[in-house]
Amino acid sequence: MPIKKDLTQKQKEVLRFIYDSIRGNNLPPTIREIASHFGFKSTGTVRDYLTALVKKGYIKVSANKSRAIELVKEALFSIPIVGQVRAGLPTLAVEEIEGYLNLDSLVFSDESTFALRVKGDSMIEAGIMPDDLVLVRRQDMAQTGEIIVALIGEDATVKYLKRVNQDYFLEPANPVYQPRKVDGSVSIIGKVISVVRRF
Amino acid sequence: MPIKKDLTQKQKEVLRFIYDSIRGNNLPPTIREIASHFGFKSTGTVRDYLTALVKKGYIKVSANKSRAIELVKEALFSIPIVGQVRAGLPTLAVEEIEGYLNLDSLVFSDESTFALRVKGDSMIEAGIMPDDLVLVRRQDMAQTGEIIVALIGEDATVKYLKRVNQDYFLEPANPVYQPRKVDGSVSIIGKVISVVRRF
DNA sequence: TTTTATACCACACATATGATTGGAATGTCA
DNA sequence: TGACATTCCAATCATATGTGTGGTATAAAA
Repeated sequence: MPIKKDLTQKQKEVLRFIYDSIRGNNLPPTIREIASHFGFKSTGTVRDYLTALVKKGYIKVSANKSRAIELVKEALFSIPIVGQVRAGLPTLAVEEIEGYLNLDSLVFSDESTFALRVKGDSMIEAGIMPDDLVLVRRQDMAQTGEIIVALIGEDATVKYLKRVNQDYFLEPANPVYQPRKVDGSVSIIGKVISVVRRF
Repeated sequence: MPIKKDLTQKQKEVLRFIYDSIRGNNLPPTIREIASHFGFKSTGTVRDYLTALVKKGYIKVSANKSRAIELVKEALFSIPIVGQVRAGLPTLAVEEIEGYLNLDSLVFSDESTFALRVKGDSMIEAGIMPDDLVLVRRQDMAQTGEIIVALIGEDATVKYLKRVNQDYFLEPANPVYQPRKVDGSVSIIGKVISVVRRF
């Protein structure tokens, strides 16, 4: 889910390594650690990459400080908060990203996880209120009884998945609304793994 | 859960600085950065602190790597999840800590913030379900309309704070329960700033 | 009393690490 | 074509940084 597309493939790999290093080791890499990971034989090569990444706005580096590589703001790998979901999934359009939720280790932010802001009160009896954020792990299958995110046409909806005989239904947690049968126009895009609300 | 030995006041300050450095700068400090922050004139002094913190289980350090100070999970500054709250607040007894919620930058986990597991359904219409975690910022005052955590005798309870004329009430979000007037037996211990639920 | 932990210092050493300079090959774009 | 970005290399330099040795002083614990 790249935000900006102006990185080369190799630059992406370097950025990814920096990201993994920070998330995995709790420590940004040194220039030589980057070099040895990619088999570069010169630190100058790494410097070229770092200056490119700085110039393109993905990282910041501080002079004369070891490991002083910082991921910039809403960089590549934080979880995007999407205000609405369109049929284009799993490719999230940039305009739909509402902000970024930095959950760090709460969620293992692999690229298949995102957060969705809930609209409407159809899940209110499940404790999911309008404007809550639901954390969604992208998957196209789900168990009955799980809370899922489904796409109906271009609209994303959060519902229980229920099975009756051979048929599946999207069931709201609000008696005001009716269940809807899962047919060809409905696709499951993920499972709700967490709810976060902030006051 | 491993029992950790007590830290001296100065050791706490050093640990706190390491923590702030990681959270604030996204980078653990070097030995000399620690030294200069505290005015230590020898790196040996810092090494003494680090070895003490390692031995007591608060940090890990890797040999021959710069800035390789790692906070051990469930360390001092993660947010404790308390299963119940007793009158002893704001000193949380260790036995009451149910686990640790690592929220990193979601919440600025100063020492006045903790998480409380909700029991009961008295706030169900506010979308706070049994077993949810509420993040609580410790404070003894609150505005009317805010969701607060109050202590009634030895029991912690999550309720709306409402004002009617001169009186304050703890008001549940569930018609099954009755509001309760705030009197001398009730003390406000914090304000709910977030709700987190995991499936 | 002896031992251990705490809390500092001075000084030196080895190396980890970030700059820097200069070059080369390749491809893109105006 | 020429300017420029990308992607590598070699080699060197300066210093940032972790480590080690050996102290002093105080207080608590065994």
